[in-house]
Amino acid sequence: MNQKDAVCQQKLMISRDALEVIQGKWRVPIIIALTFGKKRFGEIQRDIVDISPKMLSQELKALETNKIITRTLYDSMPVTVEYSLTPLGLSMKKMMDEVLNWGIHFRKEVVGK
Amino acid sequence: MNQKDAVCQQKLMISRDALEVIQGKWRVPIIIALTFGKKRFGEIQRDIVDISPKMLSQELKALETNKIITRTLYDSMPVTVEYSLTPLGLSMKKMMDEVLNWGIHFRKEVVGK
DNA sequence: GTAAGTAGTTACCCTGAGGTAAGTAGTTCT
DNA sequence: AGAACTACTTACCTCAGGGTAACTACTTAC
Repeated sequence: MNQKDAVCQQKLMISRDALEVIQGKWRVPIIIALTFGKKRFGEIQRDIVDISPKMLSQELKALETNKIITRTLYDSMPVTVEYSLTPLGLSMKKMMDEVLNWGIHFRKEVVGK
Repeated sequence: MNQKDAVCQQKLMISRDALEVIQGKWRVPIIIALTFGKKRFGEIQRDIVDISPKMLSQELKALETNKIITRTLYDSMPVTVEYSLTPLGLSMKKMMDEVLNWGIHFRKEVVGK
């Protein structure tokens, strides 16, 4: 009983840490887009059609400070910037896969019926 | 290339559906609390120490309308209400486990260092 | 009678997440 | 010269997510 409560408390605390990083409307989509490989600003914007440049820029910065993604600037002629997942970002793959798996299941159950 | 983009688009759409259900500060914690078995209103409130009765009530309603949890009223003398996960709610377990797994990993990497 | 436990509801406020629109700066294409 | 591409930034506004506090209603225990 007491043991059970302690485990529950611990899980709740851990979930908070994780949620802080993936909260908001855009972070999960951005991370999913980058699981397909490194992408440029404009490419991500084209993938996530209804994100504004402001939000994309803002959320990319947040993900960078959380060490989820890396920003690499190339001094090519029209300056290009590439974003890619760090090892920590790549470690989110299983979590993202399960979110997607459940999303499919949810759709079948609720939207499907 | 085109194929890859199509898969990406599909995943982005699915993630939106899933995120809608688990968005916000409180839904994931509530669901995690209920993975330990059915609980009463007051029990959840004691688990999640800083949730207000207003938010708990509001989020429980939202989760109920999304068919994630069930509300059962018992006509016992001090009226008790029990909340428990539906089969759809239980189907979120793997996803929640992966969120927690990643949370532990994240803590080791970022907080730990 | 009053405190304490059951499970909420209601009213009010406030911050911040997110939306919209326009501007910046540099290069290349035509 | 002007459009179009790169990648943003800045200013402004709005709405809803969430916080706080008080109140409801019913029962049991002291």
